Formats: sequence, C-alpha cells, structure tokens
Amino acid sequence: MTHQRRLLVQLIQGADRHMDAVELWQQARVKDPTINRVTVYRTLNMLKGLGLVDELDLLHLEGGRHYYEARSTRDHIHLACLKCGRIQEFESSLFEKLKGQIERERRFRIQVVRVEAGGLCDTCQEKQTSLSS
Amino acid sequence: MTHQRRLLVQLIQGADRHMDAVELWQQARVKDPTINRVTVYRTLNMLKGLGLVDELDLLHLEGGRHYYEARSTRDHIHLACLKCGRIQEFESSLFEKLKGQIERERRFRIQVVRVEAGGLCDTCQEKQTSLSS
DNA sequence: GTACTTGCAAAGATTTTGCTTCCAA
DNA sequence: TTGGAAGCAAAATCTTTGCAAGTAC
Repeated sequence: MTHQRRLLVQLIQGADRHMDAVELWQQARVKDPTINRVTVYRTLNMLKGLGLVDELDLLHLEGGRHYYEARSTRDHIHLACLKCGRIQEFESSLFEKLKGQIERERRFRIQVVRVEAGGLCDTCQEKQTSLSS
Repeated sequence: MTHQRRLLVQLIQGADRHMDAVELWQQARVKDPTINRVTVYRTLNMLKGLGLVDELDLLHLEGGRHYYEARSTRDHIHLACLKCGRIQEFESSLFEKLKGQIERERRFRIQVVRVEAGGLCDTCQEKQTSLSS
C-alpha cells in the first residue's frame, strides 16, 4: 500500500460524481503533484480486478471515456439524461428479482451487473412541455 | 444512401455476433476492398444518432472496444461470461416492469437502456465444479 | 534486502478532423 | 448540378508497456 494508492482510493471513495481516469488524475495531482497518469491507470486496473471499483461508460454520452465508482454493497441503476447530462442512481427490488431470474433460468452466476438508461430526466421533460405549450 | 452505407447496414443487420468498428471494417473490405475505416466510424455514428444501432462495451472484457448491434424491437440483457467470453442475450418481462418502475418513480422518460451482466455461464460453472471434485 | 510499485518515455490502440475528390439523387 | 459522403492523411484521445529507479514492509 503506497501513498499514491491510498490517495486514489480515498478520492474514489469520497467522490460525489463519476470521474474518468484523467479527472481522477487531475484531482490526485492537487494533493500530490508528482503522481503520474500511468499510476492512475494501473491502480484503477488493479482495483477493478479486485472488484473494488466498477467501470462504467454511461452510454458514451461524451466520447469513449470510462468512469469509475467505488463498488457499493447494493447494485444500482444509472439514469443518464441525454439532454442535461445529469446522472441519477436508482435502486429497486425488481432489479434484484431480475438478477435472480437470470441466475435461475440461465444458470448464470452473476458477478457484476451494470444497468444504464438514457433518456429525459423530470426537469428536462418539464422544460420541453412548457416550451411547446 | 451510398453503396458503402448499404453494405455496412447489411453487415450489422445480418451479424450473428457483436462486432467492433475494426471487425466491421474488415468484414466490409471483403465485399468492398476500397472502403475506408473512417467511413465505418462515420456511418456508425450516424446510425447511432438515428437510434438504429446500439453501442455496447460488453463490460470491457477485452479492452476499450465498442461493439455495435442493430436496435431490435425488444430490449434485451447481455450476459457476458468472464471466463469463456461467450455473450448470451436474455429477455424478460421483469425487465419491462423495471423500466416502467423507473419511468413512474423518477418521471424519467427512457429512450435507451443497456444491461450487461458479467459472471460465469452454465458451461464454465460445470467445468469448475468437475475440476474441484 | 527484496519484491513490488512508480515515473518517464515511448508505443499502441482507437476515434476524430480537415480537406479534397467523388457520387447519388 | 450540387450537397452530402467517401477517401486520405494527419491529429487527437485514451490506455498500455518496457525499463530504470525508488519504496513499503
């Protein structure tokens, strides 16, 4: 456990939004200006391999970047607004049931799941409605 | 509608597996050796913008490539075996219910959904079981 | 002390852009 | 004929690799 890794783990754990590797690197450089971009990639790959972080692409809203988040105890769904870019998270017991169905009907042992929905969030829908009226 | 586009659309429609841009380009070159890689990217972006193809990353099983598939009438779930790399598709009414729940509880108008699960397929689980016994 | 990690530079892989030429309608 | 599309080359992104030097334990 090096101080670089500690720093990166802290940043990911405490993040209030989804960051890609370069954003994470920029944040890390505030605390440790000598940290290298490569270290960020290597650490992310390690954490991903250990199952401690998830890699998302959030529907490729802005290019092919990959976003990272700390693996939480409960799986959740990402809702990405295609208009304003806001990302919401959603948990549901239906989602848990769906996973159970997959495991039973396909005898597939799920280790990681990712759900991403793109569309219009409530706020952006209201804006459209008021404009068209 | 150029012959290049016609060719690419035919290949995507008729594909029996998920291809990335380079694989699609290679297949296209069999029919039209002069077709350019850039044309493939541009056509894919256009089809994506029109909602005719979906862009997947299949959990980044092998690098950051993006895979493409023709948009079908019914949403489905991708099950990616982390061991053998096989991709299965899965449809479920529970999945449809889950989408309904999201739309109602968050007032989120879903335009595209992607579900990708990674784990062990039935075949790979059996192999592991027989080895450990 | 030693095995593992970092930083640096460079390469690799993937995708986009500028611009000219070509072609479908 | 003409506006959009394709081809080509080059650039821009994003990520990985090889290797020497450094560091946690």
